[in-house]
Amino acid sequence: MSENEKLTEERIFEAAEIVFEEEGLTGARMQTIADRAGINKALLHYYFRTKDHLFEAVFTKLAQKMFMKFTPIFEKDLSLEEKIKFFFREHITFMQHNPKLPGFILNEINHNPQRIQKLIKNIEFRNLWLTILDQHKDELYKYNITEETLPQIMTTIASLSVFPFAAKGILEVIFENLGVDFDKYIELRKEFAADFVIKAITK
Amino acid sequence: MSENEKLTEERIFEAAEIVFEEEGLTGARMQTIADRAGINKALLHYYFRTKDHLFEAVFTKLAQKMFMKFTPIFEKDLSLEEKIKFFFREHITFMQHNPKLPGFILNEINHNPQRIQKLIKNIEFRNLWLTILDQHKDELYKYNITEETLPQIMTTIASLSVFPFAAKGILEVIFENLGVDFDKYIELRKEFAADFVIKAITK
DNA sequence: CCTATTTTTGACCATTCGGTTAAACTTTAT
DNA sequence: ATAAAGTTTAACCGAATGGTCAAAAATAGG
Repeated sequence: MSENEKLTEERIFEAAEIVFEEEGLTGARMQTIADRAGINKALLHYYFRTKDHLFEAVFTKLAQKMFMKFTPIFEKDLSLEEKIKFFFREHITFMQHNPKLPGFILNEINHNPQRIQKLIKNIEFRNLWLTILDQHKDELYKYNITEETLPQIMTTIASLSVFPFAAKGILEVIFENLGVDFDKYIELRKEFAADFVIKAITK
Repeated sequence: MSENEKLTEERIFEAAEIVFEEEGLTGARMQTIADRAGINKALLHYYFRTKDHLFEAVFTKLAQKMFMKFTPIFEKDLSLEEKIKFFFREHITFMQHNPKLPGFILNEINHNPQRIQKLIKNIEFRNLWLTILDQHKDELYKYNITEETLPQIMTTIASLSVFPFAAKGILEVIFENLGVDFDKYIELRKEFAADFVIKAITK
């Protein structure tokens, strides 16, 4: 039954997403995934031949979820400031629902950079780059942003939204010491980060 | 011979640092560490009883190297702006020599937050916190920084310096696409990040 | 030089882990 | 109803892995 098959494959995939995200490629166990999906371990290998196949599938989906979803924001027809505000709001909200995703992706790429190579080429950062340079020519000039500082600003924007989640484990411990609530901090960050960047780039 | 013993234990430890930093706790193999140290695997267990013992020792040392070394900067007798400039210069230079350290630490803490708990309590972030609040009372007022936004600013500073290294794997691939050189980008970042922060917090 | 102690090794062990196989069970089509 | 095809399982396999052990080699002390 194709309905049932879809269900089983989907159950496996969802279980794999959770386990890989939590334990990483090397830490994850096929048995754990099978248990979580409520099936026999052999069935894992029936649907996804090897651990690497399964991981590849999961990783590709999660990475696309992370990258593909948010690069289009910068291609919209908005002012630079509006894009920045929009990005932080959407991106941080997304990570509130997927808090372990950033750490997982960063870690796996660091451990195996060539795996992502094709995937990232697909995302066409070059186009995004050119779009920004073209679409905001006058704004960039107004903000005194050169082609040399643009990478700095782009990575800065990424930093501000991703880092709190990539460092969630530490921050929660430190914050506890200071009486700061992580969730409130994150909620506040959506606006703070946008204002911070805009303030910094405004002459 | 205590001289020789020191040498062997040190060789093991250094090998372990490299392997753990590169492969993570779950990815690292005792055999790999033994090979790298040029000794028998049994000798590993003679000096450090279990993999967890060895990892604990390595992790504690590396984490202290990362945290302990730079929190004192904020206790020095400098203006806030000077501290910010000083921090970025020192911290980024340190990570240029230990580029894999940030990713390693973030990842291991996320995978096992309670391991770091005691370690982080030792660093006394609370003191650092109070020192800043006290020492820069007038400057904070001048910059319009409240007790609510201070966590945002502190984590922002950490973000800007740590993230490029935690995300090194991705950035190198993206940069290659754009004709940007990672090392030059990092060198530039020392000043850029400091200026960026100062610009953002200045009224 | 001889003995006691410490360091180092090779061989080995138990368990875990990714993966396979053959058979049972289900579904589909005729 | 029945055969063919697809799905699921229990049992099993070989390699890898963390860890142990007893004996050998090196070192230190008298």
